[in-house]
Amino acid sequence: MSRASDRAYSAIRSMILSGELPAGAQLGEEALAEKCGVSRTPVREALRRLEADMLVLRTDTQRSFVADWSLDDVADAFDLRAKLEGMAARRAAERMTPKSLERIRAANRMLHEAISQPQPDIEGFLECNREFHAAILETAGSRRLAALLGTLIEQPVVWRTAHQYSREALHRSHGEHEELATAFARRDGAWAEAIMASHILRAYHAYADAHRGPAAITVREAAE
Amino acid sequence: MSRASDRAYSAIRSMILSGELPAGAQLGEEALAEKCGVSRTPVREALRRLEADMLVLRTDTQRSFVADWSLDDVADAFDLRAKLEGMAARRAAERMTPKSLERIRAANRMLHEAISQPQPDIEGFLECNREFHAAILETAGSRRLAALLGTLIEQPVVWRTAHQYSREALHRSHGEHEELATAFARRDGAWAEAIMASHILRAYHAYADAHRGPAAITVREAAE
DNA sequence: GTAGAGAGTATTGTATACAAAACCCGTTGG
DNA sequence: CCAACGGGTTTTGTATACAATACTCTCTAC
Repeated sequence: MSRASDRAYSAIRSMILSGELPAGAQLGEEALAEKCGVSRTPVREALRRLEADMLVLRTDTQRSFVADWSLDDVADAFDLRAKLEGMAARRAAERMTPKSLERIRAANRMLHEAISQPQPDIEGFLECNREFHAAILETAGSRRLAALLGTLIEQPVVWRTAHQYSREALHRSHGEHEELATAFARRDGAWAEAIMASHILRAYHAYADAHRGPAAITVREAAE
Repeated sequence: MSRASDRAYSAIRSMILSGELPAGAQLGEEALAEKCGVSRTPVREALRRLEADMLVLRTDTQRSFVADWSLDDVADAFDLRAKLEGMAARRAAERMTPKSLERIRAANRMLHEAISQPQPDIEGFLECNREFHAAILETAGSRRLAALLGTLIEQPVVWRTAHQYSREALHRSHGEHEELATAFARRDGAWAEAIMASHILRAYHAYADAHRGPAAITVREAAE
């Protein structure tokens, strides 16, 4: 993190995630360089990385812009994430060790603490949630799967909606994590995969409900 | 493709795919720059892209090496590719248009021509195969899925084993493609997904059979 | 004989200058 | 009114110099 290009990457990324750089904004290399206090060289490198993350879009003439996320794009990303994290959960269940299981359970215990306080600690929740999923991904033991998921996990979307979660939603997450831990303990890959997929897709619908008109919600509820 | 960094990317990539740069070889920026006839700047950019493709590995101290592929890594990659191309096939089936279907069928007709000659045209086969899968991916209409698959499709592995395919194996590929086209015509997403997954996994086993001792083959066959 | 220190070498990281390409905008001709 | 054309401006691409870091190999101390 001490390299200038890493600083530029983090700085630009958090400007995008926080909304300081809104969707569609042009990302001039010179301007960013000045903002980050580095030269254009590391900024260029950071932009390429962000492009790979799909947070930045480049036109056919090499201009960079903050990517905008339509509801379809978000649905897409969650759909993929559900499939891939499902695969990770299955693999993790098949490869589970006592040590990994304990790490996963410890993360969820800390998560429970964070959300059980009078005023839920959302940052703590996010951190524990990240650690929980990271532990699973590591246990899955596929560098390639980890790389693919890397571009899907920290989306602007999740970032900004976590703070709207109700206490009930936070506790439901905790409960699903507990169920996952049980599936892991039993080494039941199919179960773990199914729980994980539903866990991710529930998060998607929480997002979608908050970001589209109530009409769609009605349709969805009617279909259930 | 006229930009120096693109030339460097292609040049280095094909040196890796062809085996001219063997697995584990160190990739010094200066040496590559000289080989490609450009300066270090575009070479650096190319290396970062190849790193994202997982063709190049970097140590914790920023040295780059040609990634080596264990059989497990390859199995991993094919497994992921089967899942993701399966998803693409399902989505494509759901979104199929007459125009897309015709493009897909045309690609497979050309593929059939290429392999039906007295001396099968392997390069032609590869090109038609690429176009066939590209057409499906485009019809699937998910930029993100396309991006994820991008890092999985052109592996050193596939590249170097296609030339060993028997005439029968080539025709089996053509037949599976035909079956896919039928599933697309019926808009049967589940069928398309299943065919595609088995199509990819068959290719994996063709590779694995060629690259490990015959003992494993016996085990595999005994299990069938 | 081995571990550690240190000088010297090789390699990567960053800044900057200049070249090339794209963009903006006013103009002109149909 | 619109499309095509230039010229000035902005933005990106590449080369290069220098700084910082990592590596190598020898020498020394134990």
